[in-house]
Amino acid sequence: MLDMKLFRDNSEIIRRDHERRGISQEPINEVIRLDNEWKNSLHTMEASRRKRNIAAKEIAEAKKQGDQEKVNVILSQVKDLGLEIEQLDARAKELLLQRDNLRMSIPNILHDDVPSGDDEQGNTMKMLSGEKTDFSFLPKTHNELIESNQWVDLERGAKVTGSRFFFLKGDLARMELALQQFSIDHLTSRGFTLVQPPVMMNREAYEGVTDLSDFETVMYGVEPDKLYMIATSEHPLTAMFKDEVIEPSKLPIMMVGVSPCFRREVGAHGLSDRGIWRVHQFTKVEQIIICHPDDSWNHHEVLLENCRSLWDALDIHYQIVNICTGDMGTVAAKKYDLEAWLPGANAYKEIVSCSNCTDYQANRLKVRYRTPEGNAPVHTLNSTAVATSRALVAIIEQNQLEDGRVKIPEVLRSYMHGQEILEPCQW
RNA sequence: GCGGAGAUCGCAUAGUCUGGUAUUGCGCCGGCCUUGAAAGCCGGUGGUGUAAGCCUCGGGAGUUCGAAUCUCUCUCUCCGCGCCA
Repeated sequence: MLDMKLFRDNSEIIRRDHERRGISQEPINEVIRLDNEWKNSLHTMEASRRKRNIAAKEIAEAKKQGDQEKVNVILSQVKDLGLEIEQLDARAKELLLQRDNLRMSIPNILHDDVPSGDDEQGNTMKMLSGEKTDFSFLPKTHNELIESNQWVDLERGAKVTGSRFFFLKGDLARMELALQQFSIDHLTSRGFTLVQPPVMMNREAYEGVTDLSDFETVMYGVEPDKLYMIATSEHPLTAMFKDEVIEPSKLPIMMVGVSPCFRREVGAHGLSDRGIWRVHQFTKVEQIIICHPDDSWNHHEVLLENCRSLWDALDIHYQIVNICTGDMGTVAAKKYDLEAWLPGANAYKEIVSCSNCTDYQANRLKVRYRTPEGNAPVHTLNSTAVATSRALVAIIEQNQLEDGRVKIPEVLRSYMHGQEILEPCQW
């Protein structure tokens, strides 16, 4: 959510941003209109409250002096004031609610470096790392590999839970844990603190970190407790500091979160989503930084560098893309994706997303830091380190052998007792 | 799940019985003093608003001219009991 001051004093900044995104400016006008109306109605109400406060003081004074007659006179004057305030207050609250519901739908201000474009076609390539493996055979897709090795059981997942849920088995399940452990070690050695968050959140905290429409399309709800399964550990780890004022000396807060992630994936279908590329539950190791606004663009590059070194260590060929205006969501001001080369699919596909959300989440959550001039919102950043299901896809496609088995990346071998090859599961 | 005690400004604390508009300490900021720092002393230090003002004692509702204070309700924390990986 954008700061209301931006609408009042510098609305041209928001307008210019909407122009770049190619979206209607009408909601901006409406927010400003509702704000003015709210301020007016607030003033009227405050005037009435002031009357009441003055009367209350006069009554207290008169009682102290034992002047019961004066008390009665004042009482008769303010008889209807209570009802009046109540009505004015209700009106003001309604206007404020309308204003902020609309304000929440207005996206963050994009960074100047964000390229223009209508959709993912407009994303620009920032860098390339590694090379495509030169296979002496026709590389298989990941779903062929997980099936022939019996590493993933989607059918029984569907039986027990539903489609796109799965059992992960044998050596691939062991490598999944190795991947988690390796990426956590990689980040804790760079100053990040490991945090395991709750995997369910209440509605109020969740509204602080996500787009409202996500409640319909992304998150699972848990009835009757009115909780939501987290779609990523970014959500609890950012909401963790809701309503808090953080001492500047405590910044930056750098966390590596690990948790299962749950996504409804409403509307996602198609051949390219077969296998475990797009599933309802996966584990993710995530980087989170909460920092001073002056530092966030540096930290954004640090997050990307951490991903690059991690995926370089795994010896995966990938490209980094700078996400364009049309492909950007509501909360990020700038976003990089890391796309791994999938030889089976013959395409680069997203395995990491690295965003600077600037003060957009902090405003809604009221996460601030102390300054001599008052409290100001912090900046929040997040980046995938490893989303295990997609990481497994990239690794097994790039490291597959002609016999269908898979070479284990060297950095993971020490986490698997020196094992070098993923063997098929026997059932 | 049952019983009891609690939640007050960044932190800690007084006020709650008996309704009259939030106390004090720490931390932080500024000033004095100092070669500099510390200590000491003085002032400031919740939100919003240009301001007057309005709001703020876990959330919501109620009683009242007026609620941190009384009533109801919800949430959370602590203690004891029960159950339990």
